[in-house]
Amino acid sequence: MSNITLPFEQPVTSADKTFIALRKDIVEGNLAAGSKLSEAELSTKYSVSRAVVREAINRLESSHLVERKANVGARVATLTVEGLIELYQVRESLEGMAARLAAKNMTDSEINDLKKLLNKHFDKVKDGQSYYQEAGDLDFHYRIILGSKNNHLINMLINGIYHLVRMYRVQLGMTGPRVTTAFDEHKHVLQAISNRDEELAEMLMRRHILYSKNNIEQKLISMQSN
Amino acid sequence: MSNITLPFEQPVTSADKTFIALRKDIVEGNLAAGSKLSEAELSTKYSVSRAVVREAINRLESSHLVERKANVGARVATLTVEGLIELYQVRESLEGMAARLAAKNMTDSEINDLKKLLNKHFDKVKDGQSYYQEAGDLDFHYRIILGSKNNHLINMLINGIYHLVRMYRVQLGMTGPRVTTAFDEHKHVLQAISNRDEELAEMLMRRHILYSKNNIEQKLISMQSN
DNA sequence: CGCACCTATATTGTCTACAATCTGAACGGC
DNA sequence: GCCGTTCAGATTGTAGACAATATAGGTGCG
Repeated sequence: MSNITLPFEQPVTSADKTFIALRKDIVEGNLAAGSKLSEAELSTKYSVSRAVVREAINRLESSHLVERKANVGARVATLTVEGLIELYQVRESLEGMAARLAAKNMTDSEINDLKKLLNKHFDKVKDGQSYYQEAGDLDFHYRIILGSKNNHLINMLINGIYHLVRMYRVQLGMTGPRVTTAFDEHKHVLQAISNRDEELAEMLMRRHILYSKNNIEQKLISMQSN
Repeated sequence: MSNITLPFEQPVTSADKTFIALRKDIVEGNLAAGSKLSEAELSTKYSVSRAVVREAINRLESSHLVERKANVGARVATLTVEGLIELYQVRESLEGMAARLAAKNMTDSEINDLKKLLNKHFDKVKDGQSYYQEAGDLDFHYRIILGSKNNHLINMLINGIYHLVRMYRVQLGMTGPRVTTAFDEHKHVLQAISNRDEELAEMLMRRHILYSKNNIEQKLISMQSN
């Protein structure tokens, strides 16, 4: 799980590999949220020069995974309730648009493939495998994003916030009882896409993400009261 | 005009300054759309080392202003009809959300300031100064984006696509007859925000951007038929 | 005792040199 | 004559040294 190497991103340079390795370590928490990233330290750890590390860190900043201050250094992004809420608001708007465009632009065969994927998910949900919430949910959203056929949108979601979403999910452990209801919501979104109902597809996707946000928010609040 | 140095971005390092200088040259067309960016060439032109130029180019890539291929180099983004449409679809979704959040989060005094700004714009529109469409429109949208108080959203818009929008507008010369109707749309959006009607604010902003997109699209199509 | 200043150290920013890769043109085989 | 190969030039990628800046600790003054 969570070793998603995106289909079309093939590392070619040393900086690419370092970027992906660092990203993985950050998303999975091996590099703790909020901790400082020392260029010298990382360059020995990954056996590359500081120049390469610097380039990798710059890209991580573009992915919103680290924050950088001039002449001071870079820190891994911190995970906060406010940050999560802000992130999901952006998701709601962007992925809502993605669903709208997917309803317009996905081919019939792509839609059919996605239906098959959902059926496979259904089998696993039925068996009570919570695996779904991680890879399955991401996979579903991922396909709709690509289905939008809007390169700007795809780029902003995949390179921009997707991995930060994963970071929150991996480290705050978002699994659990929302699985079956989320599955139903996926089904309805896909139905709207299949009917080429752009407005409904957008609305259902936005609600789906909004519910997800509310669910997470609840969980965090109950955690804080411990 | 179009020399917008954003309020809170103060260049401190040499790479900052080079980034901003390059961005300006790209947005204003001094570096032609689609042209190749030679690191060596730019490093002599701006009197900095290649390392600094490389960092600046990386940031430009994050701003969607240049595209880079490994071991080949970077080119200035090309301006196409499809690209413009995709860009405005993203704008519609993000700025729509910004308007929604602004209706929720802007303070009364911020809203009043914005009303005053619109009145100043009105005076200029009345006098037939097309200046409005450039700086004025950007200023209005800019304030609403900040009014959302959502840092992710602000960052994605300001650092992400704002300058690419400007590039299309500067180089394709988007001024003209839409001025007064656009002004009315601004007024209505602000009214909804003032009424704290989140849903209406989002809807009106989305329509405003959609109209703008349609207007531009028409213009481009009529240009192509020449 | 507290505060400001100064200095030593560590870290980031920048530069230059070197290595790896791509591009294009000349050459030779088919 | 056409296509594949090879080699030279140019460009990008990487490395390591040097410069500039921030941080922390100590010292002296009020």
